[in-house]
Amino acid sequence: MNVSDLCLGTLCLGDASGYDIKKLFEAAFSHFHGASYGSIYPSLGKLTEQGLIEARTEAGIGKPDRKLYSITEAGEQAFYKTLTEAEPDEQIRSDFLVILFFAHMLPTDRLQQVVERMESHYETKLAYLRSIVDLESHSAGIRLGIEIGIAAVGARLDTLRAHKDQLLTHHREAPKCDLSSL
Amino acid sequence: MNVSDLCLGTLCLGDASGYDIKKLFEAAFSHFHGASYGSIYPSLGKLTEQGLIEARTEAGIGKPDRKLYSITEAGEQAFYKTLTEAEPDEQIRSDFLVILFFAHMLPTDRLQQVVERMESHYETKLAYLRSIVDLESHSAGIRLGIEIGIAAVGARLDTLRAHKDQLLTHHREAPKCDLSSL
DNA sequence: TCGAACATGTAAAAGGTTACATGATTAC
DNA sequence: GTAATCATGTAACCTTTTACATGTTCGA
Repeated sequence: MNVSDLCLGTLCLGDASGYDIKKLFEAAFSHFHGASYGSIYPSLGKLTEQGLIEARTEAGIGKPDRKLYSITEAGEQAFYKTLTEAEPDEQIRSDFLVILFFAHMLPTDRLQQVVERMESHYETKLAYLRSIVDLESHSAGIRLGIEIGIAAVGARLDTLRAHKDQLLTHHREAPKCDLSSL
Repeated sequence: MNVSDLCLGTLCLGDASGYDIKKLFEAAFSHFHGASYGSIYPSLGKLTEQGLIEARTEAGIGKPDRKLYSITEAGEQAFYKTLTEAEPDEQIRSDFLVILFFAHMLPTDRLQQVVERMESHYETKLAYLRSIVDLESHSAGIRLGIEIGIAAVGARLDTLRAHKDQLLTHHREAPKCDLSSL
């Protein structure tokens, strides 16, 4: 699954412009997939070439003109195929956990900064997910996705808070590689 | 943070070959970062060029010869810099949640298959993390990283299990786009 | 008039995966 | 002899990010 697939999926939900798709990505997918304009616009171009979507220009009323994309029948078929044939997997890339892994090499100040930054990152994410989970418009699948997100972020945050002080106290006392003098 | 940084970090823990590093990635980092030989070997080449690591060939006793890499002082410095200057963030890319998002487009059989595959995926991950969390050799940071992983995967699994049956029952009854006939 | 939001794109570079290519050694 | 594990690497391809480039419309 890539940005192209996600664009196709988004257009299965209704017509949209590249700009709309970016907003929807942020609002709906951001907790499990990212995408920038630099990947969305080229994807829309390729999908149009492939006949999976169609574009028309809509005059903007009090706004710039925009290109509205619609999915074609071939596009719906293609997305259905992706959805049924994709092997569901999950990847996490966490710089935070990398830094934590090498915590023994860091000064305590930096470790504290990292832990606190991550705490507030999780708090923000959690608050956002909680704010959207109860919208009536969600299908059961979408709601479950958000609930899984809430549970996972909440668990991370709880674990971090539960061990934070002990980690920092121990860290202050423990001997470590003094790399700052290099 | 990229594979190159992770290689550098790994070599801060001790000398290793490309093959060793791949094994360590699987054992220690796999729950928050991936890496294949196709990215590890080129990284080691570039790091050597940059003088951040050094290679020597070790004769294999009952095994093929291997290239053992050691970190240099410049390499330690560079990794320390990365560690102190990197902004900790976290990205998730979950095909599973994408499929769940579009669950209404799928036949119930497929949805059930996806949910069950994900359940067993989480179970495997959880069992693995639980098997390594109590090793004495872990530093406090490494252990906290594993505990955060356990908490997050456990929470995902619990939420999935709690809602699974309801999701599938509702799904069977709900009207959906019949795309299979396209 | 100036900033914010709306709106669309391109190009270079980075980063990574997959498949390919090769070969040693051990245990069955 | 053959499968598994150890071991190193390359090349083509894919995807995505970042930075750039441009322009509209509205409200303060």
